[in-house]
Amino acid sequence: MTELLKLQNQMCFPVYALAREIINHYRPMLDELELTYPQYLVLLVLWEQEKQTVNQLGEKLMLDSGTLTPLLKRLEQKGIVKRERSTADERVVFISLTEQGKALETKATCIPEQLMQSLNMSMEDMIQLKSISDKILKAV
Amino acid sequence: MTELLKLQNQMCFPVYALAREIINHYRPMLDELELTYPQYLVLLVLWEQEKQTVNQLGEKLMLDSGTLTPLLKRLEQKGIVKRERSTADERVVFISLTEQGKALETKATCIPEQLMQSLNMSMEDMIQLKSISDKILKAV
DNA sequence: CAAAATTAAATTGTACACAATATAATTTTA
DNA sequence: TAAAATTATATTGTGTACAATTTAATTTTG
Repeated sequence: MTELLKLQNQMCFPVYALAREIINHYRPMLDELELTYPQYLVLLVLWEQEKQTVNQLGEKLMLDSGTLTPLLKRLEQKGIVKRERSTADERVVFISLTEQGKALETKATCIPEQLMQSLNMSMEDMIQLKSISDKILKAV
Repeated sequence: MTELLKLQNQMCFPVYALAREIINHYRPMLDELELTYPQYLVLLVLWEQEKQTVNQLGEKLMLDSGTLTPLLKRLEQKGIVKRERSTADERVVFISLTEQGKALETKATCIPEQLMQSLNMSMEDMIQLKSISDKILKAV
């Protein structure tokens, strides 16, 4: 058996499994807002800048229109975002927050702290995980 | 705007994005074997021990039967694994490698090395990423 | 300027993930 | 030992991901 093919020697597996595990920890908190984790990410980006194109959202979240279009339509259905085509360039669709979408931010403020408690990770580990994955993400 | 709700302050996002990015780097190599990344993970586990229950696979990969059952049926369709109910306990389904499934291991031997080249990461970063995510995964 | 190339979103199709539930078999317990 | 609880897998339904293609609009180029 080739040593490099053993599960415990895989580099991607713990990253993949950890991402899913953290998302599972988010679930009870996001359930209360009736949001999925990717929907929450879209809102994080919109709370920073309330009107953006699908393309801008996609670049920040590294997601394409095949993922975002249906996700954004679901957020629109819920009355959280508005979708409107640019008049200047009709290929472009602007996504903006509704009042309801803006109001959700208040309900979400406690989530980061709640998540840290739920994960029960040390601050050092948290910082190390974030900095190494940020660094690698930037490089690849 | 609450500082903790900014995308660049999220701890999970880079992990989630990096996992997807690494899987995208695997894609061209796995395409040649006509495997998806989760299917490849199942084979890694089976190459270590060629006959296991669905439950054992699920524990090692942190996946439930809702994910594994259809995935394993697809691998069975391709002639890579065999599925058979235990006679001792008819609730249990054993998954084992076919000759074709065993033969795939040879074709996969170069993948770990190819992936590292594709990612072009330093060995230190790779080791740091793996050790911190292994550590956190164990703890949560 | 008109044809060709590019761009932005949407659509289609396949394959995960996972919650919730169902089914059937085995263990536990009263 | 029969009913209750547990266990293993399967099924159903929703929501991503992403490749490939389509559509429509804009830019570039001959």
